[in-house]
Amino acid sequence: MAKSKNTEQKIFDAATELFLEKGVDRTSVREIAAKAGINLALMNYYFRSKENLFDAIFSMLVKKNSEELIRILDSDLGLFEKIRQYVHVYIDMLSDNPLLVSFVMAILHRSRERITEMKVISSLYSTDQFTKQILEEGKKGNIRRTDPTHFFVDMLSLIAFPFAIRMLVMDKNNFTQEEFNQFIRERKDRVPDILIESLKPRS
Amino acid sequence: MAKSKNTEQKIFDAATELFLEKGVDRTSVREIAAKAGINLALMNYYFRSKENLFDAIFSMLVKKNSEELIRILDSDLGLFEKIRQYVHVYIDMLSDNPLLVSFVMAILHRSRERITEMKVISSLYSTDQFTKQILEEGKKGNIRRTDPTHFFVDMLSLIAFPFAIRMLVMDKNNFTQEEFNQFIRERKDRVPDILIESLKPRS
DNA sequence: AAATCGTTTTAAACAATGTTTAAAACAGGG
DNA sequence: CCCTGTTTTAAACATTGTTTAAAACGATTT
Repeated sequence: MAKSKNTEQKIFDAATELFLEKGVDRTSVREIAAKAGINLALMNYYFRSKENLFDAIFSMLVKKNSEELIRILDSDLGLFEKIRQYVHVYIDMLSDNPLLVSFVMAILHRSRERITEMKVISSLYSTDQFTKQILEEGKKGNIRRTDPTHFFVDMLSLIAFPFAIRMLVMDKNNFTQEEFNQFIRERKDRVPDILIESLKPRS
Repeated sequence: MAKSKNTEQKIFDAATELFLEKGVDRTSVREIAAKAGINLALMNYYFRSKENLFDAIFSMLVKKNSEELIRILDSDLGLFEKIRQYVHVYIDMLSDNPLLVSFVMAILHRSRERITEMKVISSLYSTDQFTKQILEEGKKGNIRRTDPTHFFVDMLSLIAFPFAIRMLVMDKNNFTQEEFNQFIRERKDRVPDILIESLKPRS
């Protein structure tokens, strides 16, 4: 067990860098091996497959980023403030990690096959506390009675989809990268406003 | 030029069927050739590459489906009614063509490379008339003053993203396929409600 | 110190992919 | 009937992820 941890780490690091830089599909295992300075077969020796290697890296990335989101959902903040914070932090997170967006896209793209990774993403959304909160506030009449699943899907959609169609938005509006960033920043207030408005009791 | 149109069509049809059935990435050109009953090289003779073949098929599919959407956006319906119809038709379209969803996912996934297909999608959104309408209604005070780009992105997000995360939603809520379909159906009224609510002047 | 045993590394090959080549088959017009 | 351009074919190519079987290594036992 001399250099074992060492090589495994070298593969992991090289792959992470390349995956993030060029995307999973456009990175070959030979490239990874070259960058890590190791033999090709070692990749399959330590990780059973490229897919497996991706899983490991992805899990690591998600875990690193998801803690704060989960903490917010489980906190005892008021519903509206919770929504504001969640959206804010989530959009910041996706802004800071473009790679994360493209990873998730890759997974969603083949969602039927990528069940393992799907579970990892799924673990990001422990919505029990949040669900309860929505139901209770609805019962109390503080907000409109709302299906928590629908609401959560609405929230995720408004947060994440704009990143997925970034190229489309930029092309359509002749945005520079910086203008797109600004566009996204504006959504940090806009999205919570829409969501909260949809919860307010009818006038 | 004897059987030329014939073979080209045979390739096109076989590929369409396979792409829709198993997805683009999981369909090999040899499979297409076999199904079409033609020689492997003919695929590259008529279409320059697999990518190109995909483009041709995708453009065809989009054109077939997008007419109605464009017609609605350009119509002189009232804003709220226009939103309702657009969302309704769009969600129906995505429900009826799961393949279309997975195609778009594939394209968005590699949006940096797939510029051709991006343009095809982009052509789907001739929002000039719709943009003008939002600005005018805002000026008149009938609705809140709203950035049309943001609003259109909101609308697309709420319509399309749930399809992208279908597996996640099903897994999280233990939905059957039919229950998911029902969930989507519910959104045909829900999504316009949210959007319209977000436009209504503050109370 | 030498031998043994499990772990790590290596070079080579494998099967499957998309793509290209160079020649053959074909069709129609001079 | 031959010539010319189009269509088709079989074979090969380069690149992918993965596997194999042997070599190198390291520590433990004899």
